[in-house]
Amino acid sequence: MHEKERHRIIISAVQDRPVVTVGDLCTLTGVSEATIRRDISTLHMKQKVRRIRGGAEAITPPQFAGLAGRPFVVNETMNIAAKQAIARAAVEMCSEGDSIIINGGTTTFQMVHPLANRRMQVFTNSFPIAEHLLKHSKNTIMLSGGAIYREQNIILSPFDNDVTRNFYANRMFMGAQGLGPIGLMEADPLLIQAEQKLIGQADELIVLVDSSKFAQRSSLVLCQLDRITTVITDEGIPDKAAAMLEAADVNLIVAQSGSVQENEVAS
Amino acid sequence: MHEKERHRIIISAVQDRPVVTVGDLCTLTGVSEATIRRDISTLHMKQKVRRIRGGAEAITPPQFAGLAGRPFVVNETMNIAAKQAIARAAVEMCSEGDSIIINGGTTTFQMVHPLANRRMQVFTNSFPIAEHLLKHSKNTIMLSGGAIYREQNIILSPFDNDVTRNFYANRMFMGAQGLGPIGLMEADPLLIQAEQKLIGQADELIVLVDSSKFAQRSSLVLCQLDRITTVITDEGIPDKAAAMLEAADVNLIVAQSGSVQENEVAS
DNA sequence: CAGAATGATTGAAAGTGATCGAAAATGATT
DNA sequence: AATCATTTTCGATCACTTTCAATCATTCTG
Repeated sequence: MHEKERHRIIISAVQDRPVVTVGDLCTLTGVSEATIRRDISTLHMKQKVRRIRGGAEAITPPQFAGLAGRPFVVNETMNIAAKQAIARAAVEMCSEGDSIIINGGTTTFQMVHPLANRRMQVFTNSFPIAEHLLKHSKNTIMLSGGAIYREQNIILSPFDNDVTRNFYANRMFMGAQGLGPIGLMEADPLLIQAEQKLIGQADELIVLVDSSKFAQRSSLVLCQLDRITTVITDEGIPDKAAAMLEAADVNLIVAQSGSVQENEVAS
Repeated sequence: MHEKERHRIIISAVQDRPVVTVGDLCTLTGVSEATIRRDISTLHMKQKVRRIRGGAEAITPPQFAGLAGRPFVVNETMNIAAKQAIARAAVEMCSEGDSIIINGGTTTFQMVHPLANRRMQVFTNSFPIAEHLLKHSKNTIMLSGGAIYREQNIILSPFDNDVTRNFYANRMFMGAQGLGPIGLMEADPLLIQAEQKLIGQADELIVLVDSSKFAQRSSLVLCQLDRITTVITDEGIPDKAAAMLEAADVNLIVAQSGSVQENEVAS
């Protein structure tokens, strides 16, 4: 990981949310706190980011009306470290040049950072993901057509005959509201619709869920377990859930989330 | 492996990835680090790559942050006042609730500002337009699907069966490279393709061109004059061009870009 | 054989990580 | 509300690693 590379990561990270902590950037880049502080210092000199206690913030004032979708923003503050670790593991599954599909969501959005150095073909129905990758990476971006739903932050077409059908990928990555023995669950009918369109357009279906999702239940079942190729989650996954996945013949990847200070959750 | 060959490899390598390390280039070329450093040095002298600690990076600005598309940005600085006046006139043609199509371009992009306080249905193939309207307006945004072309800043699908065919609007707004007796002209084949897909999806075709475009000629003719419903331009339009439009039965709107104008007072 | 290019070596320079005391923020007590 | 103690973060320093530049020996080419 080189200096310039870290700088790019830092700059792109502060644009996703109002502030990033030094610790966040450590896990994101894999370097020590001292180095991150030095980086923030130099970027502060270059007026690229603003240095604040505990981390850095975007140079643009809090007129952060952007990202069009409050629920997205509030959700994003939860379990950031775990989500980032999961997203990193997801990107590590891919090689340069791969074609992937990323379904919109707060967990999958975290994939944009590790994807910044890649050159892949990314198809997504998420406007923020497309926007970020367009501005901060050299990946080829393909977007599904349709109306932009502000609350869910996805693009969805009411028709079946859109480009989605013409795009096929190695892997599809998606989040979910819950994951239980019944299958993959989602709360929003709109999201169900969006995900239904994408499922089946890839060889493998990779589900990104932080461990809290194994306790969640929702009314809408998106698909059954056997439809899932791999689940990526964090260390907090209950043994019971792991056994359930094992029984359903689903690969399980547990992402190690580096320095996390949430020890109370496990016990 | 000859010097020139290595140089070619190095140059192409830095364009793929943000940074390449000396070690990367060693394995890529099979020569020693010393040689790679010498190569980077000479290429740095020739302004072909930028030398950084640990390797090299592309000569293009340190961070390709921003509107993701250089040509877009440089174009945007020209004739701003005229373009804004034209764009304002274009938006004034529309009523609340109208459905419109906006084809991507620097002139049509200016429509986003007057559109900010509207509530309309906007279909566009331009990522920047969608982004801006999404963040700064309450219009309903619909986007065409496909790959995002960074240079042209448009989204284009190679397939004919995308949502574009399912969207029909009152008016379609588009810019052009040139406008002459032969018809509407464009320079970029990709833009032609994008525009071809949208033309025919609206009752009226409104062309936004600043007056300099009447002098421009391009190799590719998009459509003939009689296909155009209305042309909006600025005061600089030559009499000859006005007569030409008159003869072709095209409505002509001349937007007043000066400080004195009748419509400005009302708003 | 001459000239140039390449590879290896080595001391210098720069970057990185860890440690420790100082400064700041947080919260608890009076 | 003010003060004190605890925790967190910061800045500086030092040791260690990586990278650089200069030099010299070797190889390749004509």
